[in-house]
Amino acid sequence: MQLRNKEIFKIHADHCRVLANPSRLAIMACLDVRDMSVGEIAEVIEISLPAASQHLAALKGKHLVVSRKEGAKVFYSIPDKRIVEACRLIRKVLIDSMKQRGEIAAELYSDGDVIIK
Amino acid sequence: MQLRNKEIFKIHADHCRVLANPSRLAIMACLDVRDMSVGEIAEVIEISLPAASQHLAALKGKHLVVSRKEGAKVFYSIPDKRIVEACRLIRKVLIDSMKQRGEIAAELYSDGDVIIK
DNA sequence: TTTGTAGTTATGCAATTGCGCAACAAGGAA
DNA sequence: TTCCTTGTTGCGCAATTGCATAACTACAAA
Repeated sequence: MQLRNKEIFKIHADHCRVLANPSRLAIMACLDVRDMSVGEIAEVIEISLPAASQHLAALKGKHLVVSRKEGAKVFYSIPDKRIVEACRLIRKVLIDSMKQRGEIAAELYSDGDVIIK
Repeated sequence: MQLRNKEIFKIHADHCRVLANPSRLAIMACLDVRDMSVGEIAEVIEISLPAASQHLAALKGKHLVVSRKEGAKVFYSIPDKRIVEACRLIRKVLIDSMKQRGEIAAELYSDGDVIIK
């Protein structure tokens, strides 16, 4: 047996690594709800403005988010929300798995969705 | 606006980080086809045996794979294949995105699937 | 113009990661 | 028992990451 298109795993891993950060996952969950400016994101997920800017730059570098200027503010949005679906599916799987092992209360996080209020 | 269940992003990122590696993504693609021993995996994706063992241990640590002994060999398998679906979806999205920007030939990788022969 | 708001970029540092290599462990065969 | 196959674990090192601080840019308001 031989494995082909090895290069795709490299590219895939690069994208995955960008997603493999709590702040950046939180940013994706926020932008799934609605477009936001950098300052707004920094405030909601409670990180510094430079940190938010850097995380957004990383996501933008992989085209997972896009930006537009509106006056003095820069708004970010998610061009292909299927990526959020994929994230939600992963959360769903890991939550199910944790439930099975009793590492998490069964009534919590029933569908892998994130609560933003 | 306030972001709740922050802890879930930490856990999610931990899982994502394990997946954010070309060899480990290749391993998941292999195990999606059929269960394999450590040596077999090392051969197919062309990494050293210790490397394969270490990658599998990382995946096992997050319960993304499970192992069973059969004689002298250790076989690994994927308990919840929805994680492979999520990986495939991410590949699909990033391939579409690369196509749109002309960074990849349109006729290639049309569905995000991986070719193992 | 000056001042303030919104974001980006540069620099440095502690912590983590991905191997390669060598040593070690567990079974099975002879 | 000894030998061989199959995996795992420990160690060391180069490379990467995340973040804080500070400096810089862009634009709007006054």
